[in-house]
Amino acid sequence: MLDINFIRENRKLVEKGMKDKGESELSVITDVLKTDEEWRSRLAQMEKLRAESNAKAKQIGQLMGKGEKEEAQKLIDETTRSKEEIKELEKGIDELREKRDGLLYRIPNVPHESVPVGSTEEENVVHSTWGEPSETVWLKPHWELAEEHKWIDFDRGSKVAGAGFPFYIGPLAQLQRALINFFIDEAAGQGYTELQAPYFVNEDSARGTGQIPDKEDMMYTIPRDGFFAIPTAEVPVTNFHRDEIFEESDLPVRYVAYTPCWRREAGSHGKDVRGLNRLHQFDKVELVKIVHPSVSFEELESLRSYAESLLQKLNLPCRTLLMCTGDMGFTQSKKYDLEVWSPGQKRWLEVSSCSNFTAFQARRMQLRYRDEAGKIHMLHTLNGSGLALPRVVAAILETYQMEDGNVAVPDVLQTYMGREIL
RNA sequence: GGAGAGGUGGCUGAGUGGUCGAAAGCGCUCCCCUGCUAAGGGAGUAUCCGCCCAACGGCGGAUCGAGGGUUCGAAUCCCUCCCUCUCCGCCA
Repeated sequence: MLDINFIRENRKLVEKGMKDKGESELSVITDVLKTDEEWRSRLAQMEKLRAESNAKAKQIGQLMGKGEKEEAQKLIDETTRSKEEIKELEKGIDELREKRDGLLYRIPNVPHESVPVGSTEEENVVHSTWGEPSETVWLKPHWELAEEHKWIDFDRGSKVAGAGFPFYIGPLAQLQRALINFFIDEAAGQGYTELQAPYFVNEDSARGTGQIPDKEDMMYTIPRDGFFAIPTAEVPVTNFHRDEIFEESDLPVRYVAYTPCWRREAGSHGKDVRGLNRLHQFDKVELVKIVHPSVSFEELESLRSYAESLLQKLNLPCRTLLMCTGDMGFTQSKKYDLEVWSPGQKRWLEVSSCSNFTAFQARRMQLRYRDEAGKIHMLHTLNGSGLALPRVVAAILETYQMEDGNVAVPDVLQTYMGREIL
């Protein structure tokens, strides 16, 4: 969420941000400011009454201590009267604050000035391209290869769980495990601390990273126990430090975590979601950074280039898009998408998304740091996939397939796999 | 799952209805004194919100796991929930 004082002082900027992100209900800004104003004035009123009543309670205590019961009784009679008044005010104030916060949750993060303004994915900007996307005609899509070799079993997955929950078999299961290890080892080499995180989170955590109230339909829930199945490791890992105050010298903090991810993906069907293109459960190695606000955009660039280096080491042609305002999420200030070339499908597949959330998540989570003067400020959070497995697997199968029907193992994975051919 | 104990500031830990946001110790910061196995003294040291201030800071409100209740007044009494620890049971 944004800071109410920031909105007060930067109303124009917030309005422009909403417009650029394609949010139409700009009246929410007027509403939130008005509600806040009212809350403020009633709060002042109530606090004044409280201060008076506290002072009297103190006096009563002193009088009782001295045994002056009659004097005390006089004051007790006075306080009893203002009690109801305070209670009434309090109730109204709580409601106003809840209303204001509810409105605040509906205002998206402000896009960074370097983000191109646009409303559709057509307006995303290609930031860079690496390698030669192959147009070779005979290359098969990964689902055909997987079927021929019996590497993935979608049907049994459907029987056991449902559509979008495949089994990976033999060499392909091994390939995934190799990729996970490769990704984590690479990140650890870059100074990221490895974290194993819970796969279910509670409501506070889902709110902390912005899945609630914005995107709750994306998550599987376990209502009986109040859990949400994580749609990404971003949720548990970013919430790891929720409600904490860092010393400036402890920054930055970087984590890498492998987890499965569950997404309901309601309404996704058709050929774009064939094979491994879109699943309800998939594996992902996630990177999370908690940084000083002054360096968060530099940290985004290093996060992006690190994620790119993974695809390059796997020798997979890829490109990076800078997302335009309209194609960016509610919570991001700036976002890059990494896409890998799928030569069997002749299309780009998103395998990573690297974002700077500035203080948007930190404010929800009360994730802060203390500066040298002892003042407390919000931190900035970032995250990026490094990387999401299924589409990388798809790209590997398609890119490394040979004319005899076999698939080669990428060089960097050969030590993990112990062989050169799948 | 059963029984018991407990959750207080960065940490340890006192506090069972009143002048307590909270003793004491540790840690940390600053200052003073001293100057060779070192130590001593003093001051400060939670967070959130509102208002005032250029700023340092000041005033007020809230917070002793969370929420509700009793009371003029709650860390302290009552209720509900969460969490931790110990023992038993069960179990990968």
